[in-house]
Amino acid sequence: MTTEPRDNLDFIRQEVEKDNASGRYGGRVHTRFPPEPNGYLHVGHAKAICLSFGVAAEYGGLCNLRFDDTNPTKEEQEYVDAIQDDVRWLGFDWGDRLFFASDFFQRLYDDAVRLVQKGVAYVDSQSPEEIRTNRGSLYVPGRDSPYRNRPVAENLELLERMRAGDFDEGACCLRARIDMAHPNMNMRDPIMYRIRKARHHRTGDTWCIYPMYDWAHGQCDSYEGITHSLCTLEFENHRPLYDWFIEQLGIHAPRQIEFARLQLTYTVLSKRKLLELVQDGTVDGWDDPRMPTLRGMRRRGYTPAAIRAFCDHIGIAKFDAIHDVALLEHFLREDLNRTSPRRMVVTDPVELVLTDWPAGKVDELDAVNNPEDPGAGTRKVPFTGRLFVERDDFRENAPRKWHRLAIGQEVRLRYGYYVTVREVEKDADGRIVQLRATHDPASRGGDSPDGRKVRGTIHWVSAEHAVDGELRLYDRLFAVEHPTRGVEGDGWKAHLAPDSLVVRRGAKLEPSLRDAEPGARFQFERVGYFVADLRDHGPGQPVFDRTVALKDSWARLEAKLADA
RNA sequence: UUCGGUAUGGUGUAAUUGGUAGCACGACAGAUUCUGGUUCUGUUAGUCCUGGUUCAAGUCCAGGUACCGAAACCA
Repeated sequence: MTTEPRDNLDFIRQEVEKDNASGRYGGRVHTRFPPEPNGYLHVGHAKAICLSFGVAAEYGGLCNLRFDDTNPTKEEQEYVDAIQDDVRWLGFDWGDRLFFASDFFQRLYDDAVRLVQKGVAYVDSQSPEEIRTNRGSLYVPGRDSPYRNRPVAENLELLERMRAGDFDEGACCLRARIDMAHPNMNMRDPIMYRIRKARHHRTGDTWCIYPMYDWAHGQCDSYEGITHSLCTLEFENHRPLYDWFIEQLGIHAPRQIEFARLQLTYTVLSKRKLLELVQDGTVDGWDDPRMPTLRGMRRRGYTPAAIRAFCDHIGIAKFDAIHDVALLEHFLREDLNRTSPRRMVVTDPVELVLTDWPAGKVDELDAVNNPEDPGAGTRKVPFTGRLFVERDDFRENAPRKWHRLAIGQEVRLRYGYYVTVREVEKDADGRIVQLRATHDPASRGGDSPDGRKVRGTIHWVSAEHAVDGELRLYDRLFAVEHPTRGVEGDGWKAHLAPDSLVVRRGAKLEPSLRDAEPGARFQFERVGYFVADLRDHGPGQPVFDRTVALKDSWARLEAKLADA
C-alpha cells in the first residue's frame, strides 16, 4: 500500500528505524497480524492491519497472517475464512505466509518438554480453584504449589500422560516455574498447557492438551522469524513473560511494541457488545451496515481506501484516544466524492407538473456523471412535464435565505430548465399532492441566455420514467458520542439511536439506476452517497443503502435561523 | 495498598531530542459553484498541577494529580 517515506514517524516506526540502524535484525523487518478466529474483524483491527502490513511494506519487509487458534472451544473455520476475506478486501496480501498457531503445536510441545527438562516448568495437580486462590492478588503475593518441586522425571511422565489423555480436564496443567511472588501477575507460574478434550477445527482430535495464548504467542512469532510484534497495550505486562520464555528456550527474539487500540465515537468496538447487538436483534447481523465490522462497513459502502487513509492519518501512540467518527467520514467523503458517479434520486417525492410543457414531449438532457472526473463523461436523462421533486425542497412559507421552491421563486432543475411554482394542490388533510409550475424553454440545459441567475438548483426525476426503489437511510448507531462512558451493565444500550435506520420505500430513481450492480456506489445529488445493497438489491428490486450523507450546511443555517 | 503504562486546542496527532507549539478533523466567517456538495481563504482554541535547573523547558530534574491496563486452565 503506502510505501512512501513519511515526514513524521510515529514512535513504532522510529523504533524500527533504530533497530535497522543498529543492525539488531540485520535490517530485516518482518511483522504479523495475529487474529483469533472467534469473531469478525472491525475497524479497530483495521488499524492494526494497516500498521503491521504498512510498516513491513515501508521498510521492504514482510507481514504474515497468523491465526492464534489455541482454544478449540471458541474458534471456527467460518471465522478463518471471513477474516482472510476481510484482510484482502482492505487491500493487504500475506502472500504464501498464512500460518496457524496450530501449525506449531508439536514444536510448542517439544519446547515445553525442554523447559521441563531444564527444571523451569512443572505439572501442577492443584484444582483450578486452588490455583486461583494461591495466585494471590494484585496486592498480596501468591503461594507456591505443593507440586512445584516435583522431580523432572515425574513432570516428564505426567506431561506425557496429559498428552496421552490419561487425565480429565482440570485434573492438572503444565506451569512455568518462575516466581509466585512476582509483582507482575503474569509471572506467577503461568499456565502453559491445559487439558481440553475438544476437537480442534484444524488438528481434529490429535491433541487433548492445548497451549495457552501466553505460552504460544511469543514462540509462534519467534518460529516465524518475526522481528517486530506489534500489539495493543493490554499485552504490555505480558511482554516480560514472552521474553522469559524466549530466553529460556534460547530462540530468536522478536521485539514486541505495544500501541493503543482504536476507539471511535458513536459506536462500540468490543467483541462482546457487538455480539450482543447481533444476538438481541438490535442489528441485522454482523454485516448490518451500522456495524463497525469490516463486513458491515463494506455493505454500508465504505471504501477500503477511505479506511486506510483514516488509519494512516490517526497515527499510532500509546495514549488511550477516542477518535471522532467525523474524521473517518471525512476520508470516506473525500474518496467517494472523487470516485462516485452522480445520479438523481428523489427520496421523498411530491409531484411537480409543468402546466406549459408540450403534451407528450420527452426531452433527453445531458447530465454530467462526475464533475470531479471529466473522464466519467455524461449521460442522457429524460425530462417531461410531470416530474417528482423532493417534498422538502418546497416551502409554502419560505424562511429567510431559502433558495429552493416556493411560490413565485424561480429555481433551476439540475441540467434541466428554470421553473417557477405557481400553485399548490392539497388533499383533504392539507397535505400537498401536487405543485404546478411553469418553465422557461430558453433555459434548457440549465442556463438562461439572458444571463439571469437563479438562487437554487434542485434534483428531479421524470415521473413516467422513474424507477421505484427502496432507500435505507443509515445513521450512527448511537445517539451519544461515548455510549459506554459512565454507565453500568447494559446501560450503554439506552444510548442506541432510535433512528439509525430509516427505510424509504417510495423513492423515485433515475432510470439508469435500474441496472446498478450490487455493491455499486453512487452519489445521489444533494442527498448523499449510496451503495446498491449487497444482499437485497437486484433486477426489478432496487435497494440502496446510504453510506454517508452529504454535508448539509442549509440544515445548520435553518437551525440557526430557528433559534434566532 | 502492588506492578506496568499515559497526559499537547472541542477531537486526534507532530515538534529536528533544550531554541518561534505545527498539521488534520470539527466549529465559525467569507469567496467560488448548475449539488446549500466540492474547492479556496480566514478565524477560533492547547503543552495536567506545583516547584526547580537554564539566556531559553512541551522536552531535563523533584514532588503531586488524573486516567488506562493487569488477579480466565480466554485471547
